[in-house]
Amino acid sequence: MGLSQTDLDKVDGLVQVRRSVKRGDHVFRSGESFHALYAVRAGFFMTSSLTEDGRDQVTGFQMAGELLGMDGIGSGKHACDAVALEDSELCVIPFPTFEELSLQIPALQQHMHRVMSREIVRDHGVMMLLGSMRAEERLAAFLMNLSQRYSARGFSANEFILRMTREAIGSYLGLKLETVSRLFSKLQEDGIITVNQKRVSITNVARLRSLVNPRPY
Amino acid sequence: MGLSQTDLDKVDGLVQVRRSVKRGDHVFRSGESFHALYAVRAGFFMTSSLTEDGRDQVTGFQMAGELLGMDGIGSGKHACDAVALEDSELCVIPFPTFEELSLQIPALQQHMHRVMSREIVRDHGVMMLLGSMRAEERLAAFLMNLSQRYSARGFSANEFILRMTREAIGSYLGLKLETVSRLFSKLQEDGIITVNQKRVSITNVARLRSLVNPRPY
DNA sequence: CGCCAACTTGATGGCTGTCAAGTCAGGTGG
DNA sequence: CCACCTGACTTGACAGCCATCAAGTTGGCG
Repeated sequence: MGLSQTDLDKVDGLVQVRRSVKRGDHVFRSGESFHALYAVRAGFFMTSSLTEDGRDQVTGFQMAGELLGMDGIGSGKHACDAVALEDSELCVIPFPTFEELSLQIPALQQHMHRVMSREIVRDHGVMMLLGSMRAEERLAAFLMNLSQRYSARGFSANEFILRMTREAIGSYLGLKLETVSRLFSKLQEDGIITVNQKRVSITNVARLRSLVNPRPY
Repeated sequence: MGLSQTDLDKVDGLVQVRRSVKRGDHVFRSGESFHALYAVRAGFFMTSSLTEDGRDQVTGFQMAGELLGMDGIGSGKHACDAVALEDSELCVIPFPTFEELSLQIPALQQHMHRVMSREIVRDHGVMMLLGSMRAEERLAAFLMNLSQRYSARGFSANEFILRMTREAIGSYLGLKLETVSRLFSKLQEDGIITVNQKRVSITNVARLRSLVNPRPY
């Protein structure tokens, strides 16, 4: 990011607190007061919001390098739950300290703006997925997205473990778990992926990609 | 926001450029390079994104006091189209200048973080709407939201003009325009609203509200 | 080894999309 | 001023996708 050594030291000081979480642990819960952002160092997380009547909606899955907790800045209270889907490690970023520091380091402020902006754009992508795609297309887009993100982190793009349940995938994609399960089976029958419980391999990336935008007109 | 007079003067300087737009005008288009944020002074706007295959998804409706363009910060290019739905007026906020200024004025930086955070939370609300509500519930939630926002701006909470078409509402809610039209008719038959083209009155707020979370279990 | 959560698969139904045929309102030009 | 035209909207008939309900099956963990 083009920081001076002094600035780097300051940022280092900011993120000194680490936190380990086990699978199933909550990082924070909806309604808790907001104090810090959390950078995922390693592992896999999921965020979800609850409606008043008890239904919940998975709003995202976070991997190494991604940020948790930005929902809490606006109101001072977290607006969703964040749960670890495997044993994971976080950097705790106390937010008041962070804000002070980013007054001194322009690049840090800019970085924060970009990260939040990208989160907004990502959310718009999900809205598009939920609003205008059919079930198979949604699942294909989801798998392509996971593949791309694993790949960017040095893992295999074509073979990975789904850390979340079918129900969580369904919630994220606006589908029921049975539908997700059926679609996995269908994609397997079609020779596009092989699925064995949580283990997925993409055997035909081109066809999977072609499912994502199926109606060129 | 608790700013000193000097700070207020600086912020005043920042937002000096105004821009009038007529109904149908674009504020910016997807792909254009990002230079400024736009604060809605008066009027009504809509943002939408296009998939590669031509379908588009309305991602939001913006009223006075709300901000357009935050999607562009992350990549330096706008990620959606912003269109005026009536003759409107904007403040242009050149973003580089804004970032410099918010290094000097802590309250300004904090404000920006809060605004972006709230946008993220709002988007999560839409994801919840799209992912877990049925059609009638979505429309009810949409009307309640509009009502609340009009009310907050000093307009009637129970009677307003829909600035957008049925198609735009449908796109936003993940429904087809025919479905939206049918639902308006149904809500009218049920005595909850009266609709006449773009004019809507809410005649039974309690019942409308009760449609939003219909399954207490 | 047994239990339980997660998952798969089948049968059925209903919500919402699709296609089609109008109706209405507002704007334009004669 | 009126006829016309066009985009927006409404309504009906029908179909299909996905939810729902139900009954297993599998795998992980104590």
